[in-house]
Amino acid sequence: MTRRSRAQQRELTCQRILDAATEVFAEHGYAGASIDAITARAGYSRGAFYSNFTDKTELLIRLTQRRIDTFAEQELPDALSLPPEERVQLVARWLSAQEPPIESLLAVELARLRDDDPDVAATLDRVFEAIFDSVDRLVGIQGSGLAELPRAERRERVVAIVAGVTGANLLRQLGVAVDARTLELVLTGVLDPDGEVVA
Amino acid sequence: MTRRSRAQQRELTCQRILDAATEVFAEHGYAGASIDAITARAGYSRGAFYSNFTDKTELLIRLTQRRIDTFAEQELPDALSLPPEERVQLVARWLSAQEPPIESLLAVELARLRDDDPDVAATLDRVFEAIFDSVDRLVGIQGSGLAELPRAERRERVVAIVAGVTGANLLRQLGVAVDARTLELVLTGVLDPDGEVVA
Amino acid sequence: MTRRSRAQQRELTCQRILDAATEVFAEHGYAGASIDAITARAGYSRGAFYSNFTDKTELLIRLTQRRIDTFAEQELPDALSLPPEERVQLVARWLSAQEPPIESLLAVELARLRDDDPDVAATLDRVFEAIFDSVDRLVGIQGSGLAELPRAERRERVVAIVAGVTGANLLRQLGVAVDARTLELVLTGVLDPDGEVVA
Amino acid sequence: MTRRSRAQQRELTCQRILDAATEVFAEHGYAGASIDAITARAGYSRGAFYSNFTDKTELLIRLTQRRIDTFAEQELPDALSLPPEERVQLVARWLSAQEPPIESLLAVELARLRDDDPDVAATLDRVFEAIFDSVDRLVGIQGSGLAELPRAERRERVVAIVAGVTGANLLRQLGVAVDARTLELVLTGVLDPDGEVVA
DNA sequence: TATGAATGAGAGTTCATTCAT
DNA sequence: TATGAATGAACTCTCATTCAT
Repeated sequence: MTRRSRAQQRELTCQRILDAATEVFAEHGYAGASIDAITARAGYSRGAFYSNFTDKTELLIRLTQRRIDTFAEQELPDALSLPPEERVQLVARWLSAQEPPIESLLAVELARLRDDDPDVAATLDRVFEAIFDSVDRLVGIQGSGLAELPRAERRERVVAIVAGVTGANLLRQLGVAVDARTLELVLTGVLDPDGEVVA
Repeated sequence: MTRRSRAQQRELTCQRILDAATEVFAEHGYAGASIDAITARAGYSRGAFYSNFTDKTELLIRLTQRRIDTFAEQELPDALSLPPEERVQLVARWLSAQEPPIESLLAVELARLRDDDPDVAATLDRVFEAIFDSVDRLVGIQGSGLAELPRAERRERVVAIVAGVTGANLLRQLGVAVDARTLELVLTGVLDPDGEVVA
Repeated sequence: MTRRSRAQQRELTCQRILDAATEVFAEHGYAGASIDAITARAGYSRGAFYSNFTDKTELLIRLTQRRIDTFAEQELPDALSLPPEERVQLVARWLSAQEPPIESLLAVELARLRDDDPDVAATLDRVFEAIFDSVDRLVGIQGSGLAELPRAERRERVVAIVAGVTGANLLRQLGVAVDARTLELVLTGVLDPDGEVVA
Repeated sequence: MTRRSRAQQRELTCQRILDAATEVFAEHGYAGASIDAITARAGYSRGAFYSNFTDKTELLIRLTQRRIDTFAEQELPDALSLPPEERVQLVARWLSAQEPPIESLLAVELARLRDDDPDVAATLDRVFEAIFDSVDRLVGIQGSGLAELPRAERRERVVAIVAGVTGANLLRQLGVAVDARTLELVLTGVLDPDGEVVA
């Protein structure tokens, strides 16, 4: 009845739809997830969706933003407060605990929509910026030998880390068992400042 | 009378459609790739597709099989004939040269169709079996310290490698520059037998 | 606010689509009647059909049920309230007044779909049960000499009547002039309890 | 190799295709019977069809003509040579022995195509002419009281008979057991010259 | 805000037909 | 004559979206 409860109600509806969308995207992909399937799982009719989102693209954008924000606001500060040698563990553990692991999926779909939608382009840029920046901060602060590497080489390591995490994420989505230890193996290998690339 | 026999003609049509499908899948994904768009790019009408494939699922299966076979028949033998320390480079170079990098994409789509189609399940099993087996052979032969690792740990390394490669593949699809050197960085780190996992 | 409630509106749409389907089926048959042609004739778009029916098969089922119900609820009670000697006239007149005469057609199509669809099988059973039962009641009540015939023979007469009516129906559909009098001729001949079959 | 064997070969192919078409039409209807299904059942590829028929419509026409001719050439002469009181039995027995009973079906399909195709119109006219004429001859020759009836009334009886036979045919196609005796019951009733129509 | 009937573009698929072999 | 690859129109059905309620 109050103005506040209205806003809260709206927020609740949005969150439920985003939660449902997360599941349905994981199961059927973005294209295969119908608005009906999503709202039905959230316990609403399709009209509720269009009262809260302009279209399906916006759903993808807001879902992606929510996932980035969760990491940036909840995990990153914790990790940065730890000594460098413990950060990798914390992050690896958090990454391997995310269910369902749809980050890669969302990124692929955003990439496809990029050219048609400026909002998508902005979100996608923000996603990558946030990811590479986070990794760089996790990795590059004093204490780690990597901080002294030339910028280009350090960037190379960051990309390698993101590749490893992204791939692990995807493998998990495909049903391959990837636990935190395996993720650490990827990260640790890349993070070894003395690691000599064969070539 | 004809330059090409009927069987050859048929084979040519199939290959052209598979080539076109590779491109259109990379651009729009499996669900977003219409049969029309694929056959038009291949220079045929819609019906040509149904003369050569039973349905869209079969297209996905055959495309995936072709990509696995290409690696198994063309690259793997070459790599195995090299000394261990050069194999990683060869494979990394080959992987980063594949255009478009749709392996991850295909795997995700196959995984979605798995439950509905026994052929898909078989193909998917074959994909993973081939990949993990190839990596294990590339990595495990004598000369590399990894050959002496316990089976479970070696498996962990293999998964980590596949994760790295898969992720790099996906990043490339997303427009991130990932060259052979970055890939080697991922692989080399994981392959270091003395690499100590932090945890 | 509205003149009609939602449920009423929905019912109206269904009835209009069923009416249109009746006509288009009569003209082009079940297979030849496209959803587009039906909904266009009803004054709706294609999608309206799928808001109200799950698929084309359901349309056939519901149309058939409507025609049976119309007879069972409107004509049969009237006929049974008449003395036996007037029933045949009433029924014959009603049968020859039905436009378009698609009962036979619907039955043939249902028979084709029977094996693939349990709903169809149930409807078809219900159709025949209703028809043979109605005819038996029309014919068999006291006053008619047929009531005393052995069960098997009476069944034979019922089948013969249905055959005559069905055939007349079909001939009308084919453009042959079949009026109520001709129908009565078929029925009366079969209904003569003293009629001796030649063999 | 000889000219004669060629013609014979062609004839054989046609007959086999017509036989196969009879079965497939009975199972799936005209629209539901694909050229592929028909030629496959006949043991040919679809090309054989187009070497012997101009299109699907011609198949329907020729099939119908074959069935009429079979009756006119094989059964009618036999029946006419019998005394009137035995003719009904012979015809009823022959009618109830035809498998599959698709005459009604063919007539319905021809009627649908009538407006678009002069050949179809001619065939359909010929079908009805042949049927009504045959029945009239079977029934009307001296000895039967019907011969003396006014022309209009006699025509009415003929239509009633055809309706009965057509309906019986259709019921058989729908799986209802209709034997020769039931058919005779229909025919005999209508043929009773003293039968008084109720109205 | 939420509902759900209706819209209509677009998808996968079938199939009569053509034509080079 | 018979084959079968290829064509393309037409069909059933899905689904993002609109809008009156």
